[in-house]
Amino acid sequence: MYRSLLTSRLQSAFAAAQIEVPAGFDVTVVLAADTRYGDYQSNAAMTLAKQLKTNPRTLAQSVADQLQVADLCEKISVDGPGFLNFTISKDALANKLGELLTDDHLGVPRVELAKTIVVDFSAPNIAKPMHVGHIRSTFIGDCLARVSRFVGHKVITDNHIGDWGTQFGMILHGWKTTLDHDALSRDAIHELVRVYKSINAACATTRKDADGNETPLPPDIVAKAEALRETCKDELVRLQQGDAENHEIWKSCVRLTIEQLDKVYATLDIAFDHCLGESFYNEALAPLVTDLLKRGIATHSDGAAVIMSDGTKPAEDDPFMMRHKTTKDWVAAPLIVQKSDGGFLYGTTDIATLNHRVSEWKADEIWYVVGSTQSLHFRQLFDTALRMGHTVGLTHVAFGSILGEDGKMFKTRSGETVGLLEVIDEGINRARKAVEEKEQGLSDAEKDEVARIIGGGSVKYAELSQHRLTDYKFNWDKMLSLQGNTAPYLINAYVRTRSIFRKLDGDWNLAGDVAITEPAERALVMKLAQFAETTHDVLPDFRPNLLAQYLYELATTYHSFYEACPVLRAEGTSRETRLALCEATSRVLKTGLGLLGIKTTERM
RNA sequence: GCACCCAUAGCUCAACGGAUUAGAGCAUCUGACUACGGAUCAGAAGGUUAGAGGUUCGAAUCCUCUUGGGUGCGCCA
Repeated sequence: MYRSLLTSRLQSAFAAAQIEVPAGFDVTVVLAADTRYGDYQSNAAMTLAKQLKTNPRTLAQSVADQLQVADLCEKISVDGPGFLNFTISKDALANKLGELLTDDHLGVPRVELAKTIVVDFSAPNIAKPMHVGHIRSTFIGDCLARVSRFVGHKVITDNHIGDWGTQFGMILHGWKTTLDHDALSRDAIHELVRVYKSINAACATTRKDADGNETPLPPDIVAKAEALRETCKDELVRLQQGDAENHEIWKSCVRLTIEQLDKVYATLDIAFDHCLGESFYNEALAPLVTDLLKRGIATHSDGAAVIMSDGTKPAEDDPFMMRHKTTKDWVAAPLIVQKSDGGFLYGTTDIATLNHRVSEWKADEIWYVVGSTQSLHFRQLFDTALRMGHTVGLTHVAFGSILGEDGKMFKTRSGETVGLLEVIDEGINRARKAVEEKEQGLSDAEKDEVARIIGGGSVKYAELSQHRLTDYKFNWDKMLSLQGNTAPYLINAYVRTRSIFRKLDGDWNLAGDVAITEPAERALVMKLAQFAETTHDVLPDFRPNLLAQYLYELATTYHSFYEACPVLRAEGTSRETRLALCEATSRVLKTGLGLLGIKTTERM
């Protein structure tokens, strides 16, 4: 990978020029911002000159004089205030092209220190609608897992399903009173959601109007609702105490939901190594709280067991402290691990889960791909882990909310949210229509397969091409668009590469002579060469959109090359070179899209 | 009230402290249809990067303040 090669050469040149680089100062080479000056650039001389109080141009020149890059660059220059610019040579580019054709890993280096990384993502709740918000966690988490695995980490994916908790009081009662068994066998998730929603609505004591203002309902309805709540609570208590009937119902709910989820994940080409839901940790919760209390990490407060500030951090940085609303005094913001009625909460489960991942899986890192609304919870969880003596690296890979057309949050309670399944289905339907219009002589089964790839890919790409932290408004047309910067555009580039080889008569020598001459050819190799760098750029800040953007640029570069440089009509070395470029593009696109979790098709 | 996140073209989004023009897509307008697959390409137009200060040779990016929005803040997950 040019960037790291040039960086190490530059570091050597600094040493050879006897320029002392202060500790903590990074001499790096990056992709050129403006290709008129070169392919790569370094700003090290300018930044360092500031620290050393010397002339940046002179400094840059003395380093340039020591640079040993004849095998990579045809030109290095010092420009402007002290930029070092590198232009990759045609021979080096030809070598790179050869590497892309022979190396299964496409020149992407493996990490030096492979870690065991647990990626926690998706995490749907039983009987609660899997709304569009789950798209973000599912796709971002899956992509990060794929990229980490590709660069050599040991990755363990775990779907921490919400299969335990207070919602089961309502579900159990609903199962016994309003369940439609036919509907359940047709679409279990949908029916369980319906049951949950109807009971939940009947439990309401207030009504929300369009502005979000709550008004109390009439007393007779409130009385009924409160009685119903008691009933549901009783059902929950009986479940937690091991009542045989309720336990059976619960098991059915979990089984039916997971069976259906498996199909969804299969459609989306997403797989988990583990699916340990909250219920898996039930037995561990009571001993955990006892232990936390014994060690003084948790304390009793108002009848509950809570974790509070240990006073080791300044109040502003302490996740267990906040300002009081009116008095402005610093007051405790505890993490509750046991309710005053003895019940446990998701914070308790999360600690138990963390323990399990460290002790059983030997996790070096755990990544939680969860919405940014949970950021305080994770700060508290991570701080607790630290106090417990864990050294595992913990990251909350947060993402923004998906908003309604009105710019406000989708609310699960108030009902009509767009379901994840609907989005996927609609995406596949739209893709199917587009496939029909093309008439490429595909069979119905092939059209279905292509529609799944294009439709599913479009939804994934719409999500992954965005910065994870920004909120965005949900929009059917945008999510499912087939034009512009979308999955079909990228897949079409791939289809064009394959089409070339279908038309190719006779054998093609993979190791034939290549020579880069045309600007469009050069631009394409340069872009291909950057795959390695981009892949490694994804992980430090958990940014799949960098890879998505790269692949879009690669597709654009390929389409331009395709228009400018005839492949099959070319002759001799030119033809060999262009075929090699097509094959290399094909490989990088397929692999890169694969890292985003998007499949490719040879025809569409 | 306090904390965290956000504000870039009409709309939806990019941009690694760098180079007289801050990039894409959509929408709008011009071209390329004997096309190695047009789900394509070439081009035009569109911006005081919310506002004001500061650090720097250099700021959309870092710091401070202001404004506007989002989220969270004791027994839901």
